[in-house]
Amino acid sequence: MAGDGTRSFGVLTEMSGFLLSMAQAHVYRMDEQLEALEGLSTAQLSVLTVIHENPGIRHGEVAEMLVIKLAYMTKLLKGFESSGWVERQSDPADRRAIHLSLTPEGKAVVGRTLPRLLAHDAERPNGLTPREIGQLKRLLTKYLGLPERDEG
Amino acid sequence: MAGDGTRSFGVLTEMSGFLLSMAQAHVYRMDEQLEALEGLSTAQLSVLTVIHENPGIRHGEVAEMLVIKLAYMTKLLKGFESSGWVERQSDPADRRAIHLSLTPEGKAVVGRTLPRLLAHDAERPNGLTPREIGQLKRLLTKYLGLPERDEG
DNA sequence: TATTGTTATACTCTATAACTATA
DNA sequence: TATAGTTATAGAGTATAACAATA
Repeated sequence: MAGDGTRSFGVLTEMSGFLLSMAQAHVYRMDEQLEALEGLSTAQLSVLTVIHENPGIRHGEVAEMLVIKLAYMTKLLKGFESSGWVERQSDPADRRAIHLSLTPEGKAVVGRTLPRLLAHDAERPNGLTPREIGQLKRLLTKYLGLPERDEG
Repeated sequence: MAGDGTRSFGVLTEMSGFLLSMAQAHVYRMDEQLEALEGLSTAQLSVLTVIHENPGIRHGEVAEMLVIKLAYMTKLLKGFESSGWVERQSDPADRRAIHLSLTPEGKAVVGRTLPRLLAHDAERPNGLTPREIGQLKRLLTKYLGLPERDEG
């Protein structure tokens, strides 16, 4: 922060939105150096993971789950297809829809990189104790309306 | 989410980084409709607030505090200058440095819009109780290594 | 008419690097 | 040599809208 050490955020730090944005920036900054993902970004790996977890999921469903714009999903999926990681299958009952699944190569990529990201996430430096990290994850899960996972 | 209602994020939800990213996306989505900021984005208002709170702060210090790239800060500040909200003053002791402060108009804009953003932030829908929001803010503050504010 | 997905454009912000002017 | 800030370019991702195919 430099200067005289008295720099202040004022009331910004009273807003959950500001704090979440700053925390995300912190995560982004830590993750950008991560070379264990074979060139994948965390966002890309999230998409592959969701397809892996939900074989046959539709294009638009993935976009909605991950809050990614449909128009941008199209671009991402094109890349995954040309990498040979994702297959599309059009629905015979509704031929507008496209169902997605991972190829064996796609599954292998997720199998290699996702555990590395998990480990990295658990070790990413922050000011919290392991117990507090657990609290934070529980609160964020509820914040987002996601189903709770019963931790060990 | 549509489909059969059994869509899963798999282990993604075990990662604080993923949850923070999703929460930030949620905030962004809620805030983009906010018309009370007179055309300002929340990021822009954050910059103005930090200058307001720390008159004379240097260009690069603002960028570091808010985790904004220096190159992009230059562009933002140009816009603020041409809006007549921010003034630059070069440091006579170190003529590379630029000190920033708000004009009366800049202060007026912050005075009008910041309270509206505060109110909006407190009302942004989420799955937490007010007490849990307080916990979340406290954990994020500590996560980021920011000084604690003693809440009422 | 509404919905699924595609394409294209403008815009925001990061990553990077070359550059000026100081120190 | 290093630091503060500027400028430029490439890329990720959003906002928006027009479009094709299908329902």
